[in-house]
Amino acid sequence: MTDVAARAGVSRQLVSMIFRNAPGPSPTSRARVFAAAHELGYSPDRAAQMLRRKRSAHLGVLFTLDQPFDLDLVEHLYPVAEAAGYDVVLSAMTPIRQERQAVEQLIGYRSEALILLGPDLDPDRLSALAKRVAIVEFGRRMVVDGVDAVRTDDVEGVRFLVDHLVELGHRAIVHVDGGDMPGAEQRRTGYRQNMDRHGLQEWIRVLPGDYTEESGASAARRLLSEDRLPSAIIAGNDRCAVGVMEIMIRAGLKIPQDVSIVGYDDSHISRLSYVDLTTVRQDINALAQQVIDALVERLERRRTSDRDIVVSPQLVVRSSAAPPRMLLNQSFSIA
Amino acid sequence: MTDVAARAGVSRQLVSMIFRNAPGPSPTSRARVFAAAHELGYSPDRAAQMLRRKRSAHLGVLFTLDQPFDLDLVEHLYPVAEAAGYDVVLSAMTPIRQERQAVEQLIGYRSEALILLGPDLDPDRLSALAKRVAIVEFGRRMVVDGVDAVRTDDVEGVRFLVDHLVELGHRAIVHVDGGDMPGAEQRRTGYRQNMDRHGLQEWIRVLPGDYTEESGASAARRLLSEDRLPSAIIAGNDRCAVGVMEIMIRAGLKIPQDVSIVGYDDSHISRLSYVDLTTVRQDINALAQQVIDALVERLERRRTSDRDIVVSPQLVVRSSAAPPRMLLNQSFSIA
DNA sequence: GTGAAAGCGCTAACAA
DNA sequence: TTGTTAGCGCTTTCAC
Repeated sequence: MTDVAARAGVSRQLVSMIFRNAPGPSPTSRARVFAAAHELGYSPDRAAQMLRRKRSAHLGVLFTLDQPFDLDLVEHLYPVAEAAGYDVVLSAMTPIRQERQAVEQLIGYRSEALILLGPDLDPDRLSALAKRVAIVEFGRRMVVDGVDAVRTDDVEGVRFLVDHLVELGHRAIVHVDGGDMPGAEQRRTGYRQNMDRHGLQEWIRVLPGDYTEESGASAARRLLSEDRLPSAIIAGNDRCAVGVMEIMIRAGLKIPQDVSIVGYDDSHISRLSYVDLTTVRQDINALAQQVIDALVERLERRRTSDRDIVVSPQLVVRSSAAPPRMLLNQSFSIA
Repeated sequence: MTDVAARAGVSRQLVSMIFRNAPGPSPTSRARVFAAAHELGYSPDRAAQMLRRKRSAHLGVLFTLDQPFDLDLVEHLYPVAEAAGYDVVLSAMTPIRQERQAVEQLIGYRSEALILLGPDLDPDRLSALAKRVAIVEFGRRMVVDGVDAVRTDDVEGVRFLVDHLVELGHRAIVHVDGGDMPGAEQRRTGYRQNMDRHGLQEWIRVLPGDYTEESGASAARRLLSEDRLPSAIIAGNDRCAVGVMEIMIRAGLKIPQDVSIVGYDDSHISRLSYVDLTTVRQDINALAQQVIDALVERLERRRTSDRDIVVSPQLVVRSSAAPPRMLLNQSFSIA
């Protein structure tokens, strides 16, 4: 920095002001300083800045590398965080790199807040952490003091799906759930409540799943092995829906003519031309914004009460659901 | 840190030594210091450490969120980097957050080296960067001074596939390529060379693709619209292979009885029970290790010559390829 | 706009 | 083992 100042023929602190674009410096000096910096390949040392400023302006994001939707959120977090004046630092949880190390890295960088996208944090550690940094859980809510939650209203999302299917004329609608994955409980509730509301309580049936293609495939095989096939299937998420769909297709069924299948997340895979899945889109921009807003409120406006922020999703109608054909008494074999 | 020292009844510098486990401190003091640190929720400030040590021991990883294989590599980079004494810092490139900002973040943290997993860096900027930090390109080689490359021997990988298919009796083998994606050129070369070697030059045919399911789907539709179907298809990667497969299946074909399809990457999707794709596995552990080794050589052993490190892959035989049925004169319509 | 001075939390070198 | 001292690169304050 001293070099840059020398080269630009100005003082060190002017360079400093210019780089964090503080008011004061004239356009002329700015230009000269930037030119000098560029020639010297200089950029401010974040570590030194953090140290001196006594704050990092860092938001730590803890995520896993296997949930596409989480990755999408990460993507959307960047611009929103930047607009609020924060830097996003990523730390991945992997099978061999557990939450503990990932959190330590984030804390070591003095992140002012943690955004947790992964599912597994035990409540005790979570509440201990919450004493040191602001925390937002994304996608689920564990009700721990000092922790906010931002998530989609999955009950509503599934209501859209149930309503849509019922309007198309379906009654035998089963749900392949997501076990204890984030949001899965809400989605189950949404399914049960709304089947109920439509007077379809007798048709309620939940098959176990876990948000993977393979779990969808298993559920589909099981359904195919039975005498009667439901006319519609609500999968816990898109990946699961694709698993269901592929097994059905390989069994010679046509989607949606023979069975309607709907998913959840509006992920990249649901948009593929040959999948074209009716699904529910989470409002990812709103979610990202809410995450950052919640954090800013805590950090800058000293909010201490906990918030549980729920964002409405939206039904995305594609071609994987249609009025049912009456094939409840037929049976099929697996390809 | 002063607080911890006070609480443990030792000196500040003892605490410092203990935290970076330098030799000297007795087990007793270690225990006391760690206990005190735990009670106070203390962990060393990385920024201050970096500042004082005059090195970050950081490896910056530039990656995109949409290539599953890159994400796998990230996962494997963590333990290897840690073993070598480095911390991994992640910076994602997204459609709205270009290479420039991502690189700036990494440089701002004083990363000693950059690991580039994404495809798009222009050579000029790359060579400018290479003057400031060590760089490893992963998955492709752009031949820029001061930049190492670590990648799979894709020519060999495709050779395995061609050999496998030829052994099964295939001759009409087409390739859906990856355009200008990383490794795509090598894979094309491997296809051409080895078709040649088997005397199958007349059967050589490359369809354009880009490593996405949709590009596989397009290629498959095109093939189905023609009079003759090839007996085997080598897709540029697994995603592409799945796109091809799904369209074929929807057209009423059986895999592998009617067409053999093979992929590349051995990604999660290729292992799904209903996909079960014959593919090529990149040796991800070896790749991660080579990336770190290359960097360590440059950083600690002052190597200045450039290295292009090529790792052998491995054929993974599953059930999507089988001996051909003679259906070259039939035609099919798309479902 | 400049210059001087202090200090963020830590590490390193040295002497005790 | 401990205390002392110095300083990493930056920001901040204050007087000019």
